Amino acid sequence: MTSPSSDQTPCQQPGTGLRADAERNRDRILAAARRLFAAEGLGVSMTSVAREAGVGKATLSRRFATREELINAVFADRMDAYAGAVAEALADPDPWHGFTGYIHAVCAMQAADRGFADVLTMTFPTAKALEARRTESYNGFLELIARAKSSGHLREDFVPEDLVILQMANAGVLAAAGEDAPDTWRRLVGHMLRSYAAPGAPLPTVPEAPKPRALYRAMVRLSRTGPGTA
Amino acid sequence: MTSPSSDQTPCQQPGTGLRADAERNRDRILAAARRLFAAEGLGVSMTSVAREAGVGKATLSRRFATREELINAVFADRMDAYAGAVAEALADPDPWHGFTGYIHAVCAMQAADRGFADVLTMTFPTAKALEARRTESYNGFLELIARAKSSGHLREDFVPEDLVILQMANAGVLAAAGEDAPDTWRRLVGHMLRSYAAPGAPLPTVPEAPKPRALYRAMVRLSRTGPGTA
DNA sequence: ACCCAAGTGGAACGGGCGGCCCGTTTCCGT
DNA sequence: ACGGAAACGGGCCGCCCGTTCCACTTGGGT
Repeated sequence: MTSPSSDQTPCQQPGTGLRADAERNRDRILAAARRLFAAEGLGVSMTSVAREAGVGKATLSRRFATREELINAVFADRMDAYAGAVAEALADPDPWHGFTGYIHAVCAMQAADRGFADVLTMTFPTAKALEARRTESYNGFLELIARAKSSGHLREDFVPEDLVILQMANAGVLAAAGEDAPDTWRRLVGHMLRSYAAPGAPLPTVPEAPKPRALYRAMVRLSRTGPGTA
Repeated sequence: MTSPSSDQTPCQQPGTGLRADAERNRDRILAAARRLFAAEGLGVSMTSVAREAGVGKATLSRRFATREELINAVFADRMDAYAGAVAEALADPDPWHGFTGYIHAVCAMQAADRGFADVLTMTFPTAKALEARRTESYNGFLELIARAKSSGHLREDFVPEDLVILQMANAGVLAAAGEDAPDTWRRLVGHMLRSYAAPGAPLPTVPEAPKPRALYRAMVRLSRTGPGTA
């Protein structure tokens, strides 16, 4: 503050203002959390995140006071991709193809990251960055709906809330099927798209359901680990 | 043992062999567990079940050594209703109406009891009573599918696993929407039935989605309580 | 080279949960 | 009425979680 020769903050890294080693630890925490959230959902213990990152619990608490802060930081970039997907869909010259592609892309993102699947079924009023992206996506999605309806391929009774419902349903399927039947979500989405489509709309065939054996294994695993866990 | 005048066990209650007061406590435990499971899912702590029942933790452990045993006992009668629903559907002279009615009934049972919603997405190999009912239902459901396909109203690409997937999806919607938007599941089921239906099959209109406000409240609540909890 | 503040990890604490033991109460056959 | 066995419930233990405190380390300006 007494060195006007350079008005930069002591640490040149833009935005953070952390010391170099602290910044490194922050990154390790984020990487660890990204891994654990993706694999096991948002319910993982803070302790395990710290252990995975190779830092003490205190360090984790100092950087991210609450679980919500950590979630906010971890999923910032994923929300970018989320918001980007709707822009890409709007660029599609075929409104119906753009619509179905968007739905599929969003659900695929959920499938690729269990934590993100949970994030999409929640809203964090205090997490400005996340929520801004969500609203951005929502507005784009409204436009996508309008165009798809104009093309005559999307049914008139489709409402924006249907996407939220699909995301909730998809989260349920992903949580239940887990690693044992990882493609189950495709069948759900295929069914839903078929229901969204107006008569005559072009539709890819609904993907096949997983083998009963795989589903059975998933159900047995669930009964061992309990509901709400990976 | 030295009184051959009556070869009954000391306790006349058929099947249990428990002392009268023990039997009473057992019933109180089952009632408490039924209440808690229904309201909050299968994840509730054993301690809270004991508290709700007004008995000590030890008593609960003595009657039901594991959570699975308790679940097995609590949902025995619900599984009766579950198996009964398919019989009722098979009795319907209109195969397609029986099919849609069955799907709807099963999902309604999930909606009425969060614990049961979880039970249907799991399988407990050691819980004979439950699993027997499940197989019973499954066989009836196969017949229901066959008839509905013959009637030409159910699409040929429907497979039995689709019901399992629907139950998983429905569990996800119920867990996410909770008390804030308790009818959300109806819209999901409406959509799925529309996708199952062959062209020309009679379908009730898909129920309306809940108001955005209600869904929003549900999503906020989720972010506070965390995923996998009521 | 020095030195202070920023940063760290471990330890201690409070809370909840499940499992187990053990002194006491209650039922039920005689 | 009585005595023994069955059943009870509270208390204790170990475990994991998240939070806070504190003595030590380390970075980076001067």
